[in-house]
Amino acid sequence: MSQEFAGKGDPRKLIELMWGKSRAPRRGPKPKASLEDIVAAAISIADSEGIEAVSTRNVAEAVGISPMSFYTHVPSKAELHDLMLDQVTAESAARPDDWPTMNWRQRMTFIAEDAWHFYLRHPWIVQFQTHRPILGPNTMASYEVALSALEGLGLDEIEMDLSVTALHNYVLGAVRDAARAQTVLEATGMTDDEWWPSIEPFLADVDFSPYPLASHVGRVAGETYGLGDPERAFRFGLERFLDGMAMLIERKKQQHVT
Amino acid sequence: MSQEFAGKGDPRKLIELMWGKSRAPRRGPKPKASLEDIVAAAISIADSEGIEAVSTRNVAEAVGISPMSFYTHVPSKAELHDLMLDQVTAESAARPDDWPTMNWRQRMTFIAEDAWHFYLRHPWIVQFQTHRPILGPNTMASYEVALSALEGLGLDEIEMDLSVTALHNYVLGAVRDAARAQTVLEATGMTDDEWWPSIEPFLADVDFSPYPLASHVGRVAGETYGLGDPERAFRFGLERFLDGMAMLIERKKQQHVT
DNA sequence: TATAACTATTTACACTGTACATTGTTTTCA
DNA sequence: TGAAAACAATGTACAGTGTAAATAGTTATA
Repeated sequence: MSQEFAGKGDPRKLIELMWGKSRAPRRGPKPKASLEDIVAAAISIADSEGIEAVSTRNVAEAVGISPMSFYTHVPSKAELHDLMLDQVTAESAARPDDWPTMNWRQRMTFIAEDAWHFYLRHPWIVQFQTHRPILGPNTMASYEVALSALEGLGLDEIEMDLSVTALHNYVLGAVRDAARAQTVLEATGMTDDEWWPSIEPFLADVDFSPYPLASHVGRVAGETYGLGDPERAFRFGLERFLDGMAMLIERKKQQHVT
Repeated sequence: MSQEFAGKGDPRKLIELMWGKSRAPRRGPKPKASLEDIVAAAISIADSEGIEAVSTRNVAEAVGISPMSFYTHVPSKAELHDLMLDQVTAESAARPDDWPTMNWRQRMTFIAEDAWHFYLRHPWIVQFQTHRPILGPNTMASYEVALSALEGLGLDEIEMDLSVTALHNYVLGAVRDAARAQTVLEATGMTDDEWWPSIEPFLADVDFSPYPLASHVGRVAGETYGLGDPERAFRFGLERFLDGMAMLIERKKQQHVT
């Protein structure tokens, strides 16, 4: 079922693996597979078959080693997860070409949308827990890009960190339902809306009078976008958040003037 | 690792279970355990030992039936998860006493904080995926409460639905890191900040020059709240979102006047 | 050349979800 | 009253999981 963050893997070992220290061994046979191979194979399996298919045996087989040889390269499965996360984050570690011409709102919108699509490309990320903050090079680079969206606006360091974190948290929460719907669609070939009519009759004789607002709003929303439109909800909340950010930035600018 | 949303369990069966139809069987022996017992036992195990301890065997043992008897009551483990989710949501299905005296911002703040604490009480919720939207009675009641925070402000049904969804999504994303830190603390007795010094030396000779902003901001933030302060980040983002909501509500009011 | 250092493998164990076949219990109807 | 239907509970079994432990094989260094 789920995630082990137990006190097992030495966090220092993970740091070493992520930053590529502890390499170039002097003796012993040539490794049949590299760490990069293993992490890449795990990501590939997760993308195509889902995170539950990422077993130590499957990963080992994918890179052509025996099941237990996996542990020669990675301390445990928990560390594999962290390595997968940092590795895949490389996709969000670069600024787009027109970055210099964008204002802060365009930049934050870009970052949010980029993260949105990133999570939909790798929906398994949404569903696993790490044991410690990931301090890998790609995670760092991605944080750098996000911070640079807010440079020179008069925000202090704390406000910049909190803004970037809050934006990222929001996307993570909002993408969850989209990722779920997408994964289920891929697995079953059935969208949420296709499934709805088959259970509607069962709800027909439920008494909804205790939920007057919910049934009214739910009905109108249902006529507009069926069981839900995760992307629309995402964009709506993003605009509210950015409006709030604009207020903060404006306030800080006025403080700076006086 | 994670969740099965496969096309297995008949969704109609789940609806029946959640709304308490399909009860009062005419014949056969008295069940040794009720559905309520089973779901309650599963929630209790998840709360105290984590979601990974919620195995069909453990749940069966907790209610005093043999492993396979579990399947007499619940079609599969996926349905158990959905039932757990709706059941536990009963905690957020009531308005506080002073609700009538609160304005919309106080109400939304209450809902966000209530959800925040709810997730920290049941951190396992954050880490599992459902296969379909949960349409249970308690989920419905909780949605009703959230909507009633925005009644009579001039928002249309769609805006109300999107606002409630966005707020909920935000809390879900923001609580993730707090839940992780809490779970790791319980499992290992070590906070994120206690762990940090032990790996700091390993990062000492990493070249951080590619991340100038990140290392500067990270250093100031680190001096202020160590490796991170999830609750502070949550409150910061919440205020920004609510500021944005205030702008929307104000705009709608002015539209209504003209 | 011997040894240390390293990779890879085999075997094993306790655990998971659940398919399938069977037994036991209670109610209903002929 | 007895047979049948409906349901609950169980035992056995299988393919999968993470990983501990012991062992064998390979290479660079002393």
